[in-house]
Amino acid sequence: MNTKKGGRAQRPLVTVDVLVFTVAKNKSQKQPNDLKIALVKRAIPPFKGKWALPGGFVKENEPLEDAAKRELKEEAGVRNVYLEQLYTFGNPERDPRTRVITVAYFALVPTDTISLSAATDVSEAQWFPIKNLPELAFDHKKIIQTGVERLRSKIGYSNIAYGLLPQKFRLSDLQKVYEAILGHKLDKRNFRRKMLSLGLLEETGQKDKSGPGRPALLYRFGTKEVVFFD
Amino acid sequence: MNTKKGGRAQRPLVTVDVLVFTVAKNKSQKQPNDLKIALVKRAIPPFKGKWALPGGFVKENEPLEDAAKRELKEEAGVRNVYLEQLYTFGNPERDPRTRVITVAYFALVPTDTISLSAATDVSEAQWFPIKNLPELAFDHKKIIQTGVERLRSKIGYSNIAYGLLPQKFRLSDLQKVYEAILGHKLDKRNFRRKMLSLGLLEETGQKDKSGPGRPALLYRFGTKEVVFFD
DNA sequence: TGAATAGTGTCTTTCAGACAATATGCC
DNA sequence: GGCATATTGTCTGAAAGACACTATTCA
Repeated sequence: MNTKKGGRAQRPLVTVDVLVFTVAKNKSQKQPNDLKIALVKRAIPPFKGKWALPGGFVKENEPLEDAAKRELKEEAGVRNVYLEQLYTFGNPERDPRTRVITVAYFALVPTDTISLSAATDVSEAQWFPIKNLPELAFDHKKIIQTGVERLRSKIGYSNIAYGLLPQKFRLSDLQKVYEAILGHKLDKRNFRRKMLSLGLLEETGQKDKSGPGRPALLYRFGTKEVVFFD
Repeated sequence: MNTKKGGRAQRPLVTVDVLVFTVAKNKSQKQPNDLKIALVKRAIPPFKGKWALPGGFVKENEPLEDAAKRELKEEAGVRNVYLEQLYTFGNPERDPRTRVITVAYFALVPTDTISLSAATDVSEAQWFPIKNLPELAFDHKKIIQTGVERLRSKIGYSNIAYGLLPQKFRLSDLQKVYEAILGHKLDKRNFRRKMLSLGLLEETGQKDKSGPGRPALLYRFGTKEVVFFD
């Protein structure tokens, strides 16, 4: 940062947009779980009636990450979830009204989190499967693409999947999260061998007897710090 | 992005800062090559006399990446080099004067590129080894840390090393680049086996006879698109 | 022929990928 | 016993890591 050149100091608008991901359980259907993202319906122009990422302006003296956390709470009703900065989108034409630079964050919320509509103060908020997105406002389609790529990549060499699961979970739940994000099936034995060998999981000693069939051992992540492996 | 909430629309200053990395040849000394970064000496307050990343304000209607390219040309005298967005730093206290959000980019320039002092219009610009940085203005130390981490990580699973080498180079040059970035020695045989097995290198058919000892075959990268492996 | 750098092969271990049968709990 | 899900082991091929000697050029 340097004040001695670059012409007039422009003051663009700066927003944060948050990609809130979850993996839905789809209890009712027999279908595999889906990676979903939370979107809100725009009540005003431009793009009135189109769906968009939850987001808003960064306030004076507000750190960027705090702004993202505020949007998460206000628009998705969640807090204390995994959050990381994704990318900054600043194309001058991305908002038809004026120059708006947006810092995109992505968040992971567990499946068992309270439902969107109940928790948010936004008129309409809804989960959409990544594979079936509605028409989106601004450049939000591209932002979501970027976020999905980051998530797909990062789940392969880190433990951030903890952000998508409840405290205690079955190994089959963990596998379903991976399959939903990667978009393909995984071999059960190889998956379990790999996950257990990483040393990031702890047995809780408890069993889950809620479903049919043999009860599964419940595991937890030993740490909620982000750990990279490979 | 959402205009219906978030209080007054603040208009912070937005800058780009560029981390220009190179690996210096250090021909004279027997020492291993160093990863270096280009810094400029600040001529005005705040932090007058301290070293800082080259950077400047984003102009009206200027895409962020164009702003980074402009700074690269103006302050480091290079163009057509590898450039990627790194991270956005927006802590309200990072500039003592006013709210300034900076989008950091990092660039890789080949060792044989024209020297900084000759090419730049900045009063003082200089290469500093990452291991021996001067006192830095603003939060630039943290920004550089973030950039070095990204570079260390990314060189392990991509071909971006092409950005640090001339068109034709010896495999030992490539190895030195890896060693400088990773900060430790690599086994020559394993390194060459791995690099050649990736299929990203082509023989030029030429040999380098400039140094002492047996002449080395010269290679080039088959593509300058970013390729990920592993 | 000595100095300097380039170039090469094998062994071992680890990890990924393919693959199917047995165990447990509930009705 | 039948159903549904959980849990477990082996083989094979690929890649990583450790390790040392020969080849080429020039002074």
